[in-house]
Amino acid sequence: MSFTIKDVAKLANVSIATVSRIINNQTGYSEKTKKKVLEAIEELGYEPNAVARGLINKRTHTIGVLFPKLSSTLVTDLLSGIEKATHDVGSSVIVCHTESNGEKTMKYLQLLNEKRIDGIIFTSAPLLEEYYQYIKKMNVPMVLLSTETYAHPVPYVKVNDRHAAYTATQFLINKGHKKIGMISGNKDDIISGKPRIDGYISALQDNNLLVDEKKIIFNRGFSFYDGMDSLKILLKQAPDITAVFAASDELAIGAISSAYQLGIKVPDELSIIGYDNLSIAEMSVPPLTTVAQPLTEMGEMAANMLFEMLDSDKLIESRIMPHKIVERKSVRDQEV
Amino acid sequence: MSFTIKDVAKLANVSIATVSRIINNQTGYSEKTKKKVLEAIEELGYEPNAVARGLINKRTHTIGVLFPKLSSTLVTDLLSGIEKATHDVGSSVIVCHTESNGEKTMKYLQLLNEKRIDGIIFTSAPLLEEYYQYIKKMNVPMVLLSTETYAHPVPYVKVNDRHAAYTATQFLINKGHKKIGMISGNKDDIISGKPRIDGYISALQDNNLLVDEKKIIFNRGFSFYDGMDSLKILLKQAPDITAVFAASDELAIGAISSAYQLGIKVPDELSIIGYDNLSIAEMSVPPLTTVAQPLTEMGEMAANMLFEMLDSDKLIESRIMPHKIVERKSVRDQEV
DNA sequence: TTGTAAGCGTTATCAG
DNA sequence: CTGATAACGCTTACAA
Repeated sequence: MSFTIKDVAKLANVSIATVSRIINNQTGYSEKTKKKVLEAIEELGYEPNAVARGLINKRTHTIGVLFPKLSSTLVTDLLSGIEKATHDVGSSVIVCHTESNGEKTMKYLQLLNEKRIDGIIFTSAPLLEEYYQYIKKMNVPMVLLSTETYAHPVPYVKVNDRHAAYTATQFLINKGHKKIGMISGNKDDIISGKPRIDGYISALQDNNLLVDEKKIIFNRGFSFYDGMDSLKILLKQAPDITAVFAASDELAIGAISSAYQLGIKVPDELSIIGYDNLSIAEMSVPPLTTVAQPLTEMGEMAANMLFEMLDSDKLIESRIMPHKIVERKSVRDQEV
Repeated sequence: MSFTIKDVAKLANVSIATVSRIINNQTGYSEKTKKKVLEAIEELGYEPNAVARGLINKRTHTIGVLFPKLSSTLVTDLLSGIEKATHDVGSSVIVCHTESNGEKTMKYLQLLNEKRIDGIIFTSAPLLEEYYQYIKKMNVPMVLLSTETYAHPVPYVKVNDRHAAYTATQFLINKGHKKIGMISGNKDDIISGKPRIDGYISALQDNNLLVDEKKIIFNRGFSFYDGMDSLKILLKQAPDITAVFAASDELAIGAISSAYQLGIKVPDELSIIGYDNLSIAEMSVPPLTTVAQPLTEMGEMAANMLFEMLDSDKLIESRIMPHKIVERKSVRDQEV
């Protein structure tokens, strides 16, 4: 039912080549024919077929974004930034939910390849060798978002997790806390697990505070439930702590919930600092003090980098985004 | 760098027609040539070009999903369901963030039209006449998700808002509450504003309880901040209430935050019930009792309906999804 | 069972 | 300034 460039050409009494020139803002036609053609386009309500264009131009103006999860506002914030930057340049984004599943991821990659998308943003998960090799073969640019790889020269945008964790811990120390526990993610997660633990430990050491294995809880993930369980265990192992650094906001809010159940007042009896600054951080009771990642900006940045690579295909530098403490009500001064 | 069907044909020493038949599982070739071709495909790592296929088949295996916001877990839950169902049939989803902006929406619709997507899911916002007309012209199926329209025969999937609100209010009444306030969304929002207010009022009336304008707060939206402000005003206007029904979880959690600031204990001094059952509901302190919408299932349902329409192009019925109360800790019995 | 060739809706390279 | 015409990578009659 859609009209084609042929219909326009016929109605305007010109060749399709001329119509093509006009809709692509090229040169080589008179004002008069331009007007004639534009009127024909208007009259028919013609809109060019991006599929046909994609076939010949080898550019689909579509990018693929891979997410391990589609469930927290971390994703929405990231996605929101990507979507904005992408739409601003007239492209669109296809979302792919991999569930951290290798097979699903490969299937998605194949789908994206068949669709001949222009580029890939790979978020929040380790870039396995298999993925890298496949994407390399696809021959499209890719940028890593909220993750990075040491094995290959792929540009990324993320905060420095180790540094951010250090900042969070130091913040607690500055408030007078000396016995500080940590609820961490997976210590085998080399991207966002280990570095945050390292940051915590470094801060302790730099302040001559004892590092105590009992004060660190290792989890599988970064979820609310992990946080709930963790606080209970932590309190059993190290009842004397006055503050805890949680490696994600969900973990932190889980801990707050646990504290509430246990009758422990936050921050009066226990201070808690989170990591991420999701929207839930300001909704919690008490509002969560946390180290903020500029998630939306990171998404925008990643998309913009991708488009830059697309246009110039020169190498591009990675970006370490700034983090900062957002102080709310879940941490209080600790008298010495 | 990608190989084409021609390369495969040449390597296998057959015509491209034969290759096409084989990769499309048609009939009309010997086992021997099939084997030969499959080997060639394997050797080259050939993957069909979906763009070229789309051009000729008039099917892009891509759908567009329009969201007014990309910021809450309501969206992620919906999206997650859509994504799953879509990927299960080998299609992909393009996300469009309209910001409830008419101009942006129209631009998106145009983009989707140029991309020749197969269908549209329109979520959580009123389907303006202008949108409807445009989509009608696009001549692709559409389904409404978490919204509906009275002006046109467009299938939708949503819960019955009025009924769900009634259920929530009745739940409060069953717990012994008689003075029940409501924090509502926009009363001019005919989809999810007005019906929830009506449901609340009906429940009151059916139980011979007084309906008092002062006990209802009208907001612009459904946000956390609206909820914070609302509770303060509500308490000023009607200090004797023992329970409140909030028209969204964010509203409810905003109210809980306000109560906390005001030194009012939830649920001991004030019971609060929400609406949506987002993931934040279980993370709040106290955990929020709320009426649940099966968001992920709704997303899946909408996508499946779309594909059904695509395959059969017969008319399809709308679905009223079931709601239910999820009882947690924010509502308590009220002694008479 | 197989191959040839005509499209699908564009863009781009030629001539004129 | 304008118009044929050959791609782009595929599917599908129609022949062989």
